[in-house]
Order: sequence, then C-alpha cells, then structure tokens
Amino acid sequence: MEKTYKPEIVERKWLESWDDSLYYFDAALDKPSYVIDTPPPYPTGDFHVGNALNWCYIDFLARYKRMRGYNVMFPQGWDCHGLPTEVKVEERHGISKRQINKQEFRALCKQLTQENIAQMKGMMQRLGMSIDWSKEFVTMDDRYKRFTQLSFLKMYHNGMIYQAEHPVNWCPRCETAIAFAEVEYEDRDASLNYILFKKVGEEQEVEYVEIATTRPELLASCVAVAVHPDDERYKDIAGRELVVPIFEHTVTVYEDESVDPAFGTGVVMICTFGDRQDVRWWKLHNLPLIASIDERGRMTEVARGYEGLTATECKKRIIEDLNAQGLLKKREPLQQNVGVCWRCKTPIEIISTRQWFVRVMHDEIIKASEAITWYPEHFAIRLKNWVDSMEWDWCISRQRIFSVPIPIWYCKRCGAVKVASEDELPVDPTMTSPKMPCANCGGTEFVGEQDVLDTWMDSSLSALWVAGWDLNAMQPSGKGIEFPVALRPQGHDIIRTWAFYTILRSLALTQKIPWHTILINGMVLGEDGYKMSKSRNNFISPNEVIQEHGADVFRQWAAIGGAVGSDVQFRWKDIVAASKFMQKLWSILRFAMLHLSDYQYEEGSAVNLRVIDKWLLSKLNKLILSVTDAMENYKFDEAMKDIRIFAWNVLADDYIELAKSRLYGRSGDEGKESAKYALYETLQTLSKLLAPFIPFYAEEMYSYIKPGKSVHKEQWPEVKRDMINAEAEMEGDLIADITRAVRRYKSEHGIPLNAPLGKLEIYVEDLDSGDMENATATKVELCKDVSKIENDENTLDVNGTKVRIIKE
RNA sequence: GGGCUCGUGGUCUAGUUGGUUAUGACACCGCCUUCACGAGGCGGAGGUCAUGCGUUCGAAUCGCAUCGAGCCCA
Repeated sequence: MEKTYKPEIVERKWLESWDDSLYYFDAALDKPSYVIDTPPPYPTGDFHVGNALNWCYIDFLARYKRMRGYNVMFPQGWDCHGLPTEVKVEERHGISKRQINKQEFRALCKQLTQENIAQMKGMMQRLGMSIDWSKEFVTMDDRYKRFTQLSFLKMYHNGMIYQAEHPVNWCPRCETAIAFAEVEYEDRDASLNYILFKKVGEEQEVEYVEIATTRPELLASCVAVAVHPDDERYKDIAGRELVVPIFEHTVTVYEDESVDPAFGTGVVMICTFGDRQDVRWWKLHNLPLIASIDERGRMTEVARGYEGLTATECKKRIIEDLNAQGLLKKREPLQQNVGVCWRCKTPIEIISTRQWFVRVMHDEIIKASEAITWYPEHFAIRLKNWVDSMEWDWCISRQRIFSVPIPIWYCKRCGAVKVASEDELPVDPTMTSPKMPCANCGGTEFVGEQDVLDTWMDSSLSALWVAGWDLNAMQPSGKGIEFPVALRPQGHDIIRTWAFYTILRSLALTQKIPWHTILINGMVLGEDGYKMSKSRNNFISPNEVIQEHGADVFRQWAAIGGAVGSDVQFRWKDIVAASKFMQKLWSILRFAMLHLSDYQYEEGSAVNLRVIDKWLLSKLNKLILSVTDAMENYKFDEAMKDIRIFAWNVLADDYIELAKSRLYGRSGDEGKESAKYALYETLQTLSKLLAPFIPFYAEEMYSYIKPGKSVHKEQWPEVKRDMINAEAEMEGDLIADITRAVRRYKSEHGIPLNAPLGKLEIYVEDLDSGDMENATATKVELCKDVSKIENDENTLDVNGTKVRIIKE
C-alpha cells in the first residue's frame, strides 16, 4: 500500500469498475420504495457548486436509504426548454430566431441542450452520484412533451386552465409574457417629475394640481388620478375632473386609501399600466384601458405625436415638451426599485393581452403545504407568504419558440377553441391540423396557437413523471411505487416557483400532495461570505476541487459545511481539512492491514476482550446510534463530524496508540487476537458508515477488509446493544486520560515522549493497565492508600484519580 | 419596503426542552523526524457568547428593543 492516499487513482478505478445497475430501482423487489423527485436542472452546461451541494445531500440520502433496505429511485431529469437556450443559440450561430423557421431553430436548441446535458452528466458521475440513469428524463423528448400536453388537456377540461385578456408582466426585449416568479427587482436611478394637471371648469382663472410621477411617458395612458380620502389638501378636487397635459383628455379624481400622502405631492396618476398597484386601482374603480406601450416596448398610436418611439425616448421628449409648455414644475432624483426580466434585466412593462392562465387555489395549496413535512421547518412560511401575496393567476403562455406548444387550434370560420385530442399528442398545432372538424360550426380550417408553455409547466410535473403517474387511470403505472413520493430536495430560491407549481399541479391532477417531505438546501457563498457571482469574482467550480483533491473531499465538504438549509460558505481550508482526513483514514487502514491482512474474522469470536477493546467497541456502537439518528434527521454535518471525531480521536489517537504493542506482539500473543477482532470490527463498520459520504474511499477500504465485496451492497450497520458498556468506557476513558496526562507531564518536563519513567503509581482499586504501560513506556503500580501521597508537581489529578510519577 | 435566517476566541463553527471549568476546526506558540500517518504526533495560549433592558435562584440558550450581516423577494 502506498504511503499517501491517491484519490485520483482510487476514484478513477472505482468509476470504471462500478456498474450503473448497482443503483437501479428494481420494480420486482419486494422492498419499501423511496422515490426521490430529483431536480431537473436547466442544462446550461455548468454544474455549479450550488448544484453539487444539493446533489451531495440527495446522494447521501439515496445511498443511506439503499443500505437501510429501501428500494431507492434516484432519477435524473433535464428541464430543457426556455429562453436562455434560445439566446445562446442566437449568439452561437449569429442568427435571430426570426430569420429561420421554428423547426430549424428548435433543432439547434435541442442540439445545444444535448451537448450541455452530456457535460453536466459527466460532472454528476464524477462526483459519484448514485443516480439511476435508466430513469433519466428529458423534458424536450416526445414522451415528456406528450405528458405535459396531456396534463394541459386534463386541466383545461376540469376548468383549471383558461384563456383571458388580463394585464401580465411583459418583457419588451424578449417579447413575451412572464410570470411574477420571473420578475426580479433592481435599484435604478430615476427622476420624480412634478407635472401640472389643469382643473376642469376653471373659466376665469386657470388652476393646476401638481402630480409627481416617475413615468411621464405613460401620460397618454392616464385613466384617473387619486388622492387619500383624509388628505385635507385635496378635499376640493376629489370627484372632480382634471385635464391630462399634452394629451388633453380628462380624468376623474378618486379617493383611495392606498395612496401614500407622503409620496411626491400626495396626488398619484393611475395609468394602464405603470405597476401592479395601477392594476389593482384599475380593477377596483372599473377604469378604462388605454394601452400606450406595445409588445415591443414602443409607443402606440394612442400616444399621439410620440408614436413609434421607445418608452425611454418618449419619456425624454415628453419632459422637454412639458417643460416648453411650463407644465413641468420640477424634477428630483429618486432611487427606484424597478421590475426587470430575470433573464435579460430589461425593465418589464405591464401589458394587457390575451393569455392562458392556470387557476391558483390559494387555500388548497396552503393546506397541502401544511400536510408536507418541511425540513428545515421554517421554509414552509416562505411558501405561505408567497401564496398569500399572489394577486393574479399563473400566466402559462409564452411568446417563445423552444418550449412545449399549447395543444390548441382556433376555428377559422367561427373562432371557437379546438382542443387537441389525446391521441394526437404530442402535437405542434402550428404544423398540423386537428383530425376532427370544429364542434361549433363544422369548419375544417384552423389556425394553430402560436404560444408555447412556460417551462415550469414541464418541470412542475417531475414528481408525477418519476412516479410514472397515469393521468387517466389516476395511479402510478409502475410497480412498487407509491404516490405521493418520498422526497423533494431543492433550493430555497425556487420555493415560490418549483415547489409551489409542483404542489399546485399535483393537487389539480391527482388531488394529492406530490411528496411527503421537502428538503430545502441553502445556497453556496464564496470565500468572502457573499453569494458567488461573476462580478465579485468569488466563483469556485466543483471541478477545481475534484481535480486537486477528489470527489470524496468535495462530498465531505458538502456534508460538513453546515446544517442542511443554511447557506454554506465555501472555504479552501475546509477542503484541505477534508483532504487531511482522507489521508488519516488511509493511514489507519495501512496500519490495520499490517495486522489484519490474513485475519479470519468471525463475528463474536473474540471472547477475551481487553478493557480498551471493549471501550472501543462500546464507542463504535454509540457512533452507529448517533450517525443513524443524524441521517434520519438529515443532519449530515453532525453525522460526518461524529465519524471524524471517532476515527481520528478515538480510533487513531487513543485506541491504536494503546493497542499497538499488543498488535505488534511485543509481549507475546496475549491480547493480540482481541485487538485484531476489535480493529476489524471497527473498520468494517466504519467503512459502512462512510459509504454514503465518501463512496470511493469507503469502497477502497472495504475491498481490503472484504476482498471482492462492495460496501455499497451491504446493509447499514445494526447497533449491538450488548456491546455498549458504560463500565468499560469509564475505565477506558481513565486509561486514555492518564496516558494523555503522562504525555503532558513529559512534554512539560522536556522528557522525550518515548522515554521511560521510573514508574507510575495509580491510586485506584482496579485497572487494566497493560496498554497504558506500553503507551507510556512506563511500569504501572496500583496503590491503595491515597492519604500518604504528597501533592507536589509529580502528582497528577486525572478526573479525581491520583497518579504519582516516580522519575527514577 | 417585506419575509426568512443569523450575530459565540484572529477566522469559521457546536452548543434548538435555560443549570457544573462554553465544542471543534483553521490560524498562532512550544516540543517531537516514535517502526499507520510531518498535509503528521504531543502539548499550550486565546472567547463570557453583537449591544441594552427584562423574565428567573440561575441565560449564549426565553422575551422586548437597538445595531449589524446574509439570503430570498415586493
């Protein structure tokens, strides 16, 4: 055996020899199932450190549950559709999606996605993920697309999906509707403009009302003005009419509690639509809709004289014109939070268009969320807060290309909606026509729906997909699978999206919650304590760690970095510490194999265990208890820490030091067998406890102890309760503590640690001191009469036990 | 502006049912090339737990307030 542990060699060896089938979910097995609703990542090609953390958690559980006798399904999917890939493809081929036809464009997207999947898959495999690749799913494949479209049909037919004209968040650059979940907020510098609105009916003397707004370009869309009902300053204008400058149409002044009298002048103009509050007012007061900005972010014909300008250009021109007319009182700078498209950071507009929506059943979702076990518990409140704050239904139509088409046509003659039938799926309604004529008018000419589905419509089905849910039979199609499934692991950043949408769709399609437990992981922060980002230059890729220290080290960091759910900081020194532990484990194994290479282990064979052997085995069985308990509660950090402390402090520092000379047989064969037994028993258990965390090393270790066997096919260790021995632990602790105290004495007195002392007088009834004599290289004499000893510097007190050191 | 989490030696951290000398790691200091390991071993110094008030016989651990940090978001 090499002196240094070489992860690159060991890990490569096992990667090559392990067979994928080791991790297959076997429907024929008569075992309880443990199905994981693994996140299908977006195939960007980059499996980043945050992904890797999450996947480590999943793999710890998958491996642990397998060893606990569960039939584990750890599938892997890919959430392919969406704008980022479209943008990448345009960049890569130097084209615009409008230059080539949809089919060609989709093919290019598919190709890029496949390449990215291959890259990310490689990283998952390199990290030792025990994924069942026979269950891989890809949302852009026909089978999955069919499933998505079928789910659309089911929800359309049961009234959960409808089409309506409604204001939606709109990205003028991407030219598509987006959901709230896709809107981000950024601080921007804006100006607050104080504009004069003329009061109507002031014949003699013209009077004005001053209104502050950040969006003068929306003046054409101004449909009302509002003041707070208690605002004494504006009592006289409530209910009256004002003239909108430049566009000269009149609007009514409403009183509304939501107006903030402290902001600007306390008078607000209501436009269709400047922000979400405008939509609320528009609905509440039944106001007309005047759209002045179109889908490309340009002014419509409503904005007479500014038509065709972009909103930004228009704003500039209107400010100039207001100024020229003396209607601009003043401008002041303002820090503003604007909603931007999560993808391209373009400020969003709120535009009313005809879109498809999914009904949000607030109460049912909250009830379902309460029926799910959240870990950590406190994240449940995030979902609740989100549901409570949702004002509009979920807009699921997108004006994009690389996504699942909405399986709908419109009759050319009467305009009626024609829904695809189940046997037509998957279908692209822009490419094919329905088989049956229009049910309304008998027409046979149709126009296909151009819009496609929000990608969350795909990924929110993942739980149903992995369970093999049959949307017609209303049950899982596969054998041995329960629904709800066992576990949903995911990050807290997508609670409002993926978790929310999955619960919603599961309720709508199955009337059940999707999973029993949701396990939320934190984000990975950079070494500087901030979120990793390109601009901060604090990025780490898992690959860097693996190249230098191996996958096991990365996995150890993931386990020990922090409690599940809390954000963990990446630190190289933790990586180094993990790497040192690998070397320690390797040294332990090397030492053990010096003595165990031809040892024939037989359980329970050693009857004459020495105190220190019993002490070790007692602590080992307690370790099984604590690690098992930690695993059951997703406390991977505690499990890994307990294992480290045991292996390093208990086994290596204390036990091996104490039992060493017996193993070397320095004083004959006495106690040799029992030491071998204890050591073997410990190593075999240790490799099993390590298997979920560091599968490569655990397998290597096991291959020495049990040649030809895989630790990953073994059962999780059972606690041997009769081995837990309080008496042996107390005596063993005393032996270890006295040994430590003697070492300290030698260190303080400048005596080499391996130099013998005269003798040790230990004032105790009884003690198995043989191992201590060897470890301290000093004779031990047990003494009874404590009263006679002098309390000088040569008398040590070890937990109440007096130890006298006789130098010569 | 809201929500969530958190604030323990130089750095990171354990300490979620309040009760003896507050855990460990890294860094630091001293000693040791001892036959598993020098990316090692042995030993040592260093904190009163953000701040304030309160509950209690007793608080890092409970409550309130203030300050600060991070994350997610409006």
